[in-house]
Amino acid sequence: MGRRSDHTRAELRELLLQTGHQLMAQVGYARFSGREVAKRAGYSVGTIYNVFESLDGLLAAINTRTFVLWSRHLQKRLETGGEDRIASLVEGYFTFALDNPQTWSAIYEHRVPEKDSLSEEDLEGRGALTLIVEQEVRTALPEDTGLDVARYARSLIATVHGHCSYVVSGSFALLDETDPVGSALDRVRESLELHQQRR
Amino acid sequence: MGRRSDHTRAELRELLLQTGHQLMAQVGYARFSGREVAKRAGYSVGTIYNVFESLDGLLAAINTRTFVLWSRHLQKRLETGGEDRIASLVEGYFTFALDNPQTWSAIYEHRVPEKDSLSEEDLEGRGALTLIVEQEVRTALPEDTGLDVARYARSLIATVHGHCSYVVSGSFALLDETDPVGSALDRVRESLELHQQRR
DNA sequence: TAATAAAATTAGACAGTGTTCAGTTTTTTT
DNA sequence: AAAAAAACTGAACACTGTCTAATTTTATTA
Repeated sequence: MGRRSDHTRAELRELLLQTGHQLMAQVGYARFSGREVAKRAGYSVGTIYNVFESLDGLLAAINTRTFVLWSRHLQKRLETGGEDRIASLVEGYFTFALDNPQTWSAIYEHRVPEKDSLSEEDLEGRGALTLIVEQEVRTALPEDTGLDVARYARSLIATVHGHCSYVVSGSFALLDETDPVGSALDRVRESLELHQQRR
Repeated sequence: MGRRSDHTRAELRELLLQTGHQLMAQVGYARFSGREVAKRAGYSVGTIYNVFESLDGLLAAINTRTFVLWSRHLQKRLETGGEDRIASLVEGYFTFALDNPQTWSAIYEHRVPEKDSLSEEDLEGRGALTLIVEQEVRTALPEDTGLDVARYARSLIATVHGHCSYVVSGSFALLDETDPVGSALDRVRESLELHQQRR
């Protein structure tokens, strides 16, 4: 078979991305296969290399999609959650990871070969989550704080991330942790309270 | 070739483990290959399956070895470091990860299939690090603290781990973080100070 | 000590994988 | 209508993990 016109370039990209994301959710990063994605999409392997530059490109796009879904999840939690918006964020961080362990883990299992190989689109999609947190942290702090809020927000994200990754990977559960979300929230609160008082 | 007697069972196990750990340090988890380990050790692939039950078994043993080296590194930092033993731990956590990015990352990239598939030996080697931290945290706190120190120590480990994993994976550097060790230490200190005052 | 059982080791088969590329078909441009 | 460009396939290549039959050596038994 030669050239086809079943889908436009954009449609084909979306088809492969959607199929790939679905496969990732089903089998996880370790058993993910580009050939399988192509087969399910009804195309040949080479098409992936045509649409995305490499398999890493497809993987990066899949993970960016996960990031976007994650950001939306946080936004929704903020909207429907209670007054404690910081708690909404921390809980939202965990619930998304626990509800989507395969796609969430894939974000951190896929090591991008070169640092600057992420497209501008990928970077933007991934940065959204940080921005959401930064906004809420800024609101939670006094206006005249001398803190680099962006940097501080990232540190709080890292704090929560550490707790979350232990849970999803199972090494925290191995030690019978009962309430990792609570622990993470405790650490975040302790820090925030200190910085709310200092002025 | 049939049965050989070049090495005892223990020697062979050590040989494969050493060779495997070396390969992991060189090429990282993604390009690690059991066949390559066997070749370098001068044995055939099947031998791995004979000595270790599966490739996962070898990988688990390799990662346990990394854990042990990591614990020793922390111990040394505690002995040669200054008075601030908490700072020694945090810095030691980072320096080991940054000096051994491949083997350190492999710990978290290798997902063990079944939760309870780690041998007793593996579990013990991996638990040492937690115990070291727990001991120091206990010393840093007042004696009559109502805290579950073991659990609290794990939470602080998770806090540092979050910062560290972002740095090693590169997603933190992507955002131009200048001093992740400092940030991690700040979060730990904030929490500890609070729990030192409360009584 | 001789015969038998058990253990260790290898080579090869199997079904996968990512990546590349010549060849074919369709669309676009000239 | 002819030429150029783009899209798509299928097969080849060199790998991978896992398993098994066959072979050789060691250990056990008679």
